[in-house]
Amino acid sequence: MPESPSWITLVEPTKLARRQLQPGEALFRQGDAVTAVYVVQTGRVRLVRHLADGSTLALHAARAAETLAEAALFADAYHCDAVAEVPSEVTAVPKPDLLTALAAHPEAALAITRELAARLRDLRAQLELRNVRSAPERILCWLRMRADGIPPLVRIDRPWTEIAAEIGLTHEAIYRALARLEREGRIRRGDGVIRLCSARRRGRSV
Amino acid sequence: MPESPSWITLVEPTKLARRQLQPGEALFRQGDAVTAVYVVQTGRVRLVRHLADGSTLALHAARAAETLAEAALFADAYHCDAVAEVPSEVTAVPKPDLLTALAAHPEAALAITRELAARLRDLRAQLELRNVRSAPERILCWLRMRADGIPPLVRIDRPWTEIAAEIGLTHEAIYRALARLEREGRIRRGDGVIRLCSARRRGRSV
DNA sequence: CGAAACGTTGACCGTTTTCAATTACAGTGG
DNA sequence: CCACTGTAATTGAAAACGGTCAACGTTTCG
Repeated sequence: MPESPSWITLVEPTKLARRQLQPGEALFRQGDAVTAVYVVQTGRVRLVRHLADGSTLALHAARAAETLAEAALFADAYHCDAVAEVPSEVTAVPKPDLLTALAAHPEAALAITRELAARLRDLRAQLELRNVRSAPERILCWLRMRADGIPPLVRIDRPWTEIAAEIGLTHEAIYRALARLEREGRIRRGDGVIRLCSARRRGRSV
Repeated sequence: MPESPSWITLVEPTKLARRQLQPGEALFRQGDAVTAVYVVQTGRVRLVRHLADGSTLALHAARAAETLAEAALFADAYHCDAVAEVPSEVTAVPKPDLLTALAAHPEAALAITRELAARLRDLRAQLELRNVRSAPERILCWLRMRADGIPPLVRIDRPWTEIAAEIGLTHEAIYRALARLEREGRIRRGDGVIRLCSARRRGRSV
């Protein structure tokens, strides 16, 4: 689903900095002055907020191709920690450079608006998906959302384990639901591809 | 949580159009040419996509103070239906006017970027919240996220029924979880206010 | 080749959903 | 002013469902 954000190109390539993170290593800490926003290239970075009572609150887990802390662009200090969960690589986009680029080029600002609006739309759909209680139904919705062609096919290009986390189910639940959907003839599983079977003609044929 | 978007002011007030919607009435249909983006003033508007096989897919339910179809700003046609679920009122922001305003005023584009980034952050937090399986824990996280002051208080200014939907639980589950949290001394309920009790000193005192 | 991650399935248990019923209340119209 | 009606708040009981734990075959990759 996530595509690498195009607006990195708004900033001179020489200004972009790559950074490697070990598991547990922090990209920035709550309270740090904002120096940049980031794009995760590989791995996974967790955003965690520390509360007054000492407890923590998970805010997000940014995966490859996702942007990180865009809202920090308009703040002086980060409002949460960013910590790598696994070995990760991120691109740092310096805040001042990005801001001047946006101010200087109206079309650049439009590009970033477009990008954010698209992400917002996708995220809302993902949230709506969580409102589907039944595991099989939720998976079916997820599949239909990204089905393409006739018959409707979905290319599965990453481990179900990962998809499970995105959908909000354990991987066991996913496998069971998939098995059931296939048993009921609602989907058909092929190597790395799922075929959706139309709701019509789905009796207990041979 | 949602605050009315400030960027409406970017467009001349005379260009803004109010529109009343009856339950079931459509604001726009999938395939319609994009004429405007919207802000929901009151009520609730559902976004639904129609798929090739005739089925539908829920994409979002925009509530008061939420924006609607911002992504359509960069498309020729709407990609889903927008239908009022309850009597609703929306403000239509004409696409061309908004686009010219954004192109003309760099600071306007920045303002909208800021707004979208903030929404994105909130939405990601909301999604992350759904990863908390336990009803009491999820509610507790939700409360901690919006707690304020010492001791931490949360003002409840809308029916739990509504909050339940946002959190992703049935209202019954919410009430039971609240009762349990209070019984365990983790929260304290007062009229329209919840007080969070610190994790420390929480034995079975009198 | 061996370790690690992925895929798959079974059984059991705990929680949440469902369905149902009851109380409290605010607003409405007679 | 008071029945009357609809929404919100609660609580109970039973059923369904997904989580968790466990075990195992398979694939991947250094």
